[in-house]
Amino acid sequence: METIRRGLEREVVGKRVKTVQVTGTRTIRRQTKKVFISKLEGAKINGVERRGKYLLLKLDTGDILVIHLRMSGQLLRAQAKDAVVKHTHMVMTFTQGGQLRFVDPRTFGELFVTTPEELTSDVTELADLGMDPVDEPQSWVKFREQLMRRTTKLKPLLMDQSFLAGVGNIYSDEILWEAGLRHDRTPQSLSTMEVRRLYRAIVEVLHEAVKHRGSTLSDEQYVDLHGKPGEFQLLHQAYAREGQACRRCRSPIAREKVGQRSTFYCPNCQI
DNA sequence: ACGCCCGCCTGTAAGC
DNA sequence: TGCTTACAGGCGGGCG
Repeated sequence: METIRRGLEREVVGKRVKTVQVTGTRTIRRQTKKVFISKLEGAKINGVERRGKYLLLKLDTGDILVIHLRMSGQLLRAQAKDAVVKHTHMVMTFTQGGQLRFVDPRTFGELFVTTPEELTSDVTELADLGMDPVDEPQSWVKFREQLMRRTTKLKPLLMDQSFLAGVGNIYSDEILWEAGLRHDRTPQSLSTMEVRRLYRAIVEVLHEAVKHRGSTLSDEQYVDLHGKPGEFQLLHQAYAREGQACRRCRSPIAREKVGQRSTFYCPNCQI
């Protein structure tokens, strides 16, 4: 999401929306298409913010265009003459020319326009978002404090947006590998050194992931604004490496279901 | 209040 | 080959 936010900053900030086309019924579901379109057409995009996995496009009308890609959503920069691919649900055309398109095969993603005042009541998740290590790394003392207040096992905790903003299934596994910790450890079982390793792993893994423009898996669902895949998957140590040698201890990486999510870890050196 | 688990969808790959 | 099944990066809501 951070890679896409940076792309939007370059590509759409400063542009004015000329027309908006919405097709399909699920992508715009909090308001009518008509209201959605009328709040966008004529507005200028003044800035792009990311909060966790949400993108917020600030409009010069004072409104905010909220975008969440969920599992399969893509935002793509396009020209009007470009072929419209299947599952394109929204096309925004700018007065300066060029388009921003929203493509989403599984239709879990959504877009809506709201106001700064209503934002957190519309998206309660945003009202209680945890620390964002990409945005501003928190102090280690505060991290330890918040960690010790939780009783959830490490993997679901890392994926809990109210604890850590922006981390999902891939990066929770990568962070735990980096920290040398098992997914089912509890915060209370960690030594001071282990807490410090976890903290460092969170900051490092996310920093590296952003530096390499995110992780694109074999299904190629995540791509940047230009349809270009990320490169962090080449540096994955655990995720999708089942059976392959751990790069730290050469043991085969294991795969397990944890809370319906595929979880990859080294059974030897993650303790 | 919390943790767990399902449902939302379509596409793809594995398995028979 | 063709059909069926499992699974996929996230979240909200209903359940116990």
